[in-house]
Amino acid sequence: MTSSVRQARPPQPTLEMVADVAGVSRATVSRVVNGSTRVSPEIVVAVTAAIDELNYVPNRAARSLASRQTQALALVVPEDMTRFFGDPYFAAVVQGLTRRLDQSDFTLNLLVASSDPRHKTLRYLRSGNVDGALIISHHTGDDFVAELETTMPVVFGGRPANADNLEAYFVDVDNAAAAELGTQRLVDIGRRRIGTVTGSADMPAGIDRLTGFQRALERAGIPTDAVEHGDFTAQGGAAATRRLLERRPDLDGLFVASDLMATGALAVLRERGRSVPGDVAVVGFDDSPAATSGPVPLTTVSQPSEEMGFAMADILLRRLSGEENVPHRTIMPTRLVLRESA
Amino acid sequence: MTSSVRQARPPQPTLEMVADVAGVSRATVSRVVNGSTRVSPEIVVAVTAAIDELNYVPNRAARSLASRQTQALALVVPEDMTRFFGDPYFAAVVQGLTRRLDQSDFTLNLLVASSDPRHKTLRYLRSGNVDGALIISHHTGDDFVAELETTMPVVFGGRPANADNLEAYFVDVDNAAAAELGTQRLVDIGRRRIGTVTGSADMPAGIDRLTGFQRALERAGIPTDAVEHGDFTAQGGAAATRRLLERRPDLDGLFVASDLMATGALAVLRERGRSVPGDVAVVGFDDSPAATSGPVPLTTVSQPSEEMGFAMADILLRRLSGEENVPHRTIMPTRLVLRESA
DNA sequence: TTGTACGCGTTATCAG
DNA sequence: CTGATAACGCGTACAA
Repeated sequence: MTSSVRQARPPQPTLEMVADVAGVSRATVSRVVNGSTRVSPEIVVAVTAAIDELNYVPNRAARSLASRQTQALALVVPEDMTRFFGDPYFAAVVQGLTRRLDQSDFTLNLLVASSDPRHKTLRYLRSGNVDGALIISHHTGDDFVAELETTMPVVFGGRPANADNLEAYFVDVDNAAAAELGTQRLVDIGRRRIGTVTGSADMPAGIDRLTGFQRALERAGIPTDAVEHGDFTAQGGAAATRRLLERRPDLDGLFVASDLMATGALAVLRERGRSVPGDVAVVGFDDSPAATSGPVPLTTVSQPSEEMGFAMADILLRRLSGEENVPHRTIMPTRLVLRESA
Repeated sequence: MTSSVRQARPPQPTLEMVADVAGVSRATVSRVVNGSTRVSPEIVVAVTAAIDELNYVPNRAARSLASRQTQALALVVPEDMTRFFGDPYFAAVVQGLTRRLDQSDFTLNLLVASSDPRHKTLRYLRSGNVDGALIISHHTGDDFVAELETTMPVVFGGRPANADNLEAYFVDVDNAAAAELGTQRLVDIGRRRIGTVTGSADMPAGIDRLTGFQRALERAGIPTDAVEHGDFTAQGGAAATRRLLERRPDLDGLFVASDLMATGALAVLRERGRSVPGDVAVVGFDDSPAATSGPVPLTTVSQPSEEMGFAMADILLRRLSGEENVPHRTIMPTRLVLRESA
């Protein structure tokens, strides 16, 4: 007889088994499990004892099927694994998410979308695995989210890329204003040949930070053409910085749209023999651990990434609980953190 | 009337609806959905058309309830978020896992255990959410996994900490031999005042690598007392290196039990004005991106982290499919990668 | 307050 | 090859 691995395992106790042990009906056990007040104290005690004795844990599939809820959320990241793990920004957001979720009964399912093909992700989400979705790092091309929104409540981290999406819920900072603030610092300390390494051109955060950069320079009457595109990775930041130095050997100020990219920029400046901030002053963005991990602590525009994660989860949970008037857009404050690079 | 958010959404199509449209029974639709061969071609076509028309996706909860399988695995990481995201080693393992899982219908649920209290994790696991679990970064104190193993198939990344656990399935390298190899390099290039920054003392990987270090030095007749404990973080590596330099100002060789810790060590050596490899030769462990991200490329003991993730998933999947004779221990090869630091 | 009974969407076992 | 029909474990009106 070839007994399968599965069959060899002891069966999990069920509601019914608990009911038998406690000498009540399934319905009553269900009530105490779900904390209904309408049950007599003695019975609560008896049932609780039975639950402990059998080491009972409710079966999620059954509960989900009956209640039409899963008590689970998905975090969708349309990036490859490497970028997700490589940028401390994501770590902070996830930390915030879990901090909020830990106060609830919800669990988090991580879907790094490029690892499984898009449609597999979508399939998973549409199979009723989760009650709602959190989406971060949204690119212009990621229109699969549009379909998602018709299926379940969604909250974005960062304004979604679809311009027409007025109904969307999202948590963000004013990226343009924040970038303007960071760039202004370079102007304020007397730099006049200022360039920027942008974020991804297909992401609102990348686009808006460039806009802010331009606004600051225009106001100061400085040319805004020293622009090279990065992709929010350290390598991308390094490559963009090289191109920039090629075109503008006299660069004396640099605004980089993320701290991670700034670490790449710093490495290139060092290898080219430019001192920071002596020859080139550098301002980053995020205030992530990457800002202080390198040889020269980064002056940077701080955004509350961890709080933003918390807020995202909070908003989704509130929508799920049926709360009305949940705000569509939540804009968090930013500030300039002065360290040594500018 | 206060209609809840949920009710406002269009209901997902069900097997039954598909059956109606296709003019067949639920059972038949179920068969084509699950790829049964015992269905006539015409009917397959009709049903497939109906599925597309309704945009049908099977409900996981129902399927799981009926089949007693979830098609989902859990990756349990008994660490805090920061360490998980901070070490490229984990990224590589996850990458390997997902690469294997993408070939299957299984999905991955990430559980970073310290974010939700242990028992919440265990509850989740025991609620029948997953068919099996993958556990990495297992510490001596994490005995909750013992209970897990009685509930479902488990595969460890790295030999589990419980010495008595002979039944366990795991994927690992020969950490002692690998560390010996790395330390031997320092001996081979003529270093004689060699120290080490160890990994966590409550993890087999940390302990075994220290053993290997000691073996190499004993064979060479070199004292083995220049040992400081790290915790597999960059900060921990830096702190341990400081303590080591304090005690052994004449240090000329350093074996660090992970590349991430080595980046911390390198930073301290630089700040202390010691050149690498001139004054102090350094050998790391992992061959993760951290090895090449710093100013001086690290000579390191390479372990196939990504392949190990792949193997973990593969073994678990094979056990789940009922395959007999799946090997309990899978030991992957390591090799020394020579770069500039030693 | 407690129990009965039905339904949730699928799979799987039988007949036919 | 196809179709009833009984589970799967739980929530919840409804009745008692």
